[in-house]
Amino acid sequence: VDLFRNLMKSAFVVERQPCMPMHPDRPLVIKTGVQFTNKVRLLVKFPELNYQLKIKVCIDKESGDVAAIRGSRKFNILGTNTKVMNMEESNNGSLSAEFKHLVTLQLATHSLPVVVISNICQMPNAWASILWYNMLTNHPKNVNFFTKPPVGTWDQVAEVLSWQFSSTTKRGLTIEQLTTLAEKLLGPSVNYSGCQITWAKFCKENMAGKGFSFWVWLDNIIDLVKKYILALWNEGYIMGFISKERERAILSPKPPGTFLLRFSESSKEGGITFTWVEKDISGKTQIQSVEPYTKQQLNSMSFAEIIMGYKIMDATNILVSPLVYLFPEIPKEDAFGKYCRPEAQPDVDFQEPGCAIQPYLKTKFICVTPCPSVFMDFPDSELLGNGFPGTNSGNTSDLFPMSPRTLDSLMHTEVQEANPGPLES
Amino acid sequence: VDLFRNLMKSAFVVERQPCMPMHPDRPLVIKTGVQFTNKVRLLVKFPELNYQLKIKVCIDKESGDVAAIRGSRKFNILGTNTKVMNMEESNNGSLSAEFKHLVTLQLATHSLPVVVISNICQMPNAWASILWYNMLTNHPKNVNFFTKPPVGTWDQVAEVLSWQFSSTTKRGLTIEQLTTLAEKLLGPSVNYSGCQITWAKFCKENMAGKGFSFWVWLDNIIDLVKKYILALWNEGYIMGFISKERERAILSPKPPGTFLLRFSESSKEGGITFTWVEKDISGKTQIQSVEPYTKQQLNSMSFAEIIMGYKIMDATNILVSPLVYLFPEIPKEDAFGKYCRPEAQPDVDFQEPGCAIQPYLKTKFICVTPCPSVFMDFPDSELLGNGFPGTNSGNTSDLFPMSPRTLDSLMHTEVQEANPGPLES
DNA sequence: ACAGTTTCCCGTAAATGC
DNA sequence: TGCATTTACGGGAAACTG
Repeated sequence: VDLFRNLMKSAFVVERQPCMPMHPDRPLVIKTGVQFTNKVRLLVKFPELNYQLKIKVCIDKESGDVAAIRGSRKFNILGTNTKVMNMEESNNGSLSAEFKHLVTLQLATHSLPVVVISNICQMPNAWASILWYNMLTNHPKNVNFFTKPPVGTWDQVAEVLSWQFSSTTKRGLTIEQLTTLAEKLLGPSVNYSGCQITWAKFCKENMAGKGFSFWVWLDNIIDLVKKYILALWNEGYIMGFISKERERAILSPKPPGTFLLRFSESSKEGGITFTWVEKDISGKTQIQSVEPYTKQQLNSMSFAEIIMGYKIMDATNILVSPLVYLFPEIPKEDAFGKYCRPEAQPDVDFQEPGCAIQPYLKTKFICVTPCPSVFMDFPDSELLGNGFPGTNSGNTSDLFPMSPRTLDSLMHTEVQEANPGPLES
Repeated sequence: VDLFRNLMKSAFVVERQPCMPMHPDRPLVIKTGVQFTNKVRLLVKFPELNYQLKIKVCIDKESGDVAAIRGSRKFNILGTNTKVMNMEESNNGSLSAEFKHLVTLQLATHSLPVVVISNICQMPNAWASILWYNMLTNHPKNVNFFTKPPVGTWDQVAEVLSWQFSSTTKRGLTIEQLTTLAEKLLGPSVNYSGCQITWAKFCKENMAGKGFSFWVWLDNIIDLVKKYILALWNEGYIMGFISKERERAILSPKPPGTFLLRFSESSKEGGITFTWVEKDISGKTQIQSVEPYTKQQLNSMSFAEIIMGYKIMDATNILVSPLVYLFPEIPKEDAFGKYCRPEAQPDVDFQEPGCAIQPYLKTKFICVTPCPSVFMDFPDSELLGNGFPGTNSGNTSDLFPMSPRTLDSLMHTEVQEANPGPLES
């Protein structure tokens, strides 16, 4: 028996395949009440043992250690916990031996660490744990890792962060984007290589002046990218991580109407905004951003359509678009036009002149800013004549002169797009 | 023992209270996997029996009958199925008797029929069954009711339909609304009283030319009302059920800008639209509706805000609102203004002239129709100069003259609301 | 093939635990 | 008391089933 046991131990190679999980992008995170599959494979084939090897599944086998940790919890696998391994029969006329009661073998294989969550809202933190663990240790089951988690270097963290994008989209993070993230974690510096980042800084502590950690903020942006703006991200249209100072520096020398896309730094839930250059009445260069769009808003309208349709609505209900060129100089139609649904055409068939019943008029939502900054003399939006009551603050005026921009746009009989000032072709 | 049993039977009154369900508006519908409570109450108090009466719960007790029905299913109650009744102790010095082993009593109480569903999407049909059953029988457990469901009269159905609104909102259905619904079920007629409606007509068969039944259509509208436009419904602002012919008849004599709110007849999911009067270039009265708004769209913007902000966008990017008076003659601001969130004011604090960092510009969605019907000569929306590529149909022109309406609205230096033609004060 | 029915499970909200 | 964690369940989608 001992001879046989040794034979088996040296002959078999056990390979545990990564579990086919609930969340394909986030294996190793298991949610209570949700099914997952896991596969154990023998790399050596013994036809004689077909249907003779029984696998028994259990969770937290070594919970003697785990139980010592405060607040640890016992999990159970529902359903049957044993299966017989079935190899494909190979009917070559080999000798066969039948084992009725096979000797129990202790063949072990280890997964990377697994995190159990009870609600999907715990996924960001669970995944952060997986990342930090695998970034800093090869130990297969160091249950005490997070009782005193080691620090990582910026170089390690940067690689992991970029991989979060490159593994689920067609594009990782550029040096510029990573430098912006480094500054968020470590403050201003010229070289972040070798700088140390603690687990607390990465995932536990809230960022200065914010109600959420660095990782929660970033992971919500990853989610935003994957679910709402994947195509634009893959195209490289989203600069995304750029400080407001650098944004100003690169936009200021550009012609008015040049804009870039940037993630919100203040929103926990993941937001995206655009920032553009314009010239105000006095000819001074202004940098403007809109309040970031959230997932909620992007549900009803794609970001490409928002960009294409965004208008500033002046006092006389005239719309002009301040967005012309995606930085550095891509006409916005070239970049975003192909991601906009073509507009529904009016149903001309029914519009017979003599027909009494009109068809439904098609509508669309557009995103507008009622109060352009060039009217800073009149910051009260009630002046805009949008007809909305209830926002009256008392100092309204019924007389409102046309702005230079409005007059300018009225000069265009060629109405492709009413642009502010200097950019008409 | 028999004497005691008889005493008990005559002394106790068992009252089954309606179950406190998963869906408060829809009791008697039970969903698998979801908890519910049910209460059995004794109307006569015997302090001596306190904590002596044991209740045993079961489902489908008489499943001998049920099992005979094709496709019937067995359900189980999870968790404990027995409870001891506890009455509040009354410590008046009464005589007491202790019964160690109480005689089993067959005290029965019946609920109205119960429908079990496995997904909430089955709720509309489940509730329809409850309604039809209770409308037409008092039998507490006629398991075969739906093998040959009896017909109802329009009078019965009308009462039930109105009750669906009055029991969950502050307003039932008017005679006019009910007449519109009768016409959908029974076709045109002058008097629907006494007309017969089959269960199939009510809930099983699709309506003519539609992919859904009468009840599914109506129940989605009830859901729309409750979740999205409850306040407007309670105010009586929603005419809702009105035929397009009658709509035309009542709107035509009204001044341009008069509008009413009507449910979509073509959308399964529940939709609402507005219809208004306007005069076209030739002075002819036109009746216009927008494509109905769905729950999806109302998620991002309330219907009141859509109504207040709705604009027609002409070729020169000028916006005008065709909606002025809610039928018969309520100014729209009076009706809907109070249901619009006040607009966020620009964050003036940060707008110091010397400050380099501008605040975010506030944005809002507005709902527009790019191609007004008065421009029927130019049905191609590409002509609108909205700058959207990709909808080019080949016959575009770069020259587009200003419309009379546009010129008219430009004349208003008093810009409260640019209205079409005859209604400015 | 297909329509009625059930299962699966995310994501919001509420409840519970610590 | 406040935060962390779990439970509850609607609703969209996929899977199942007769």
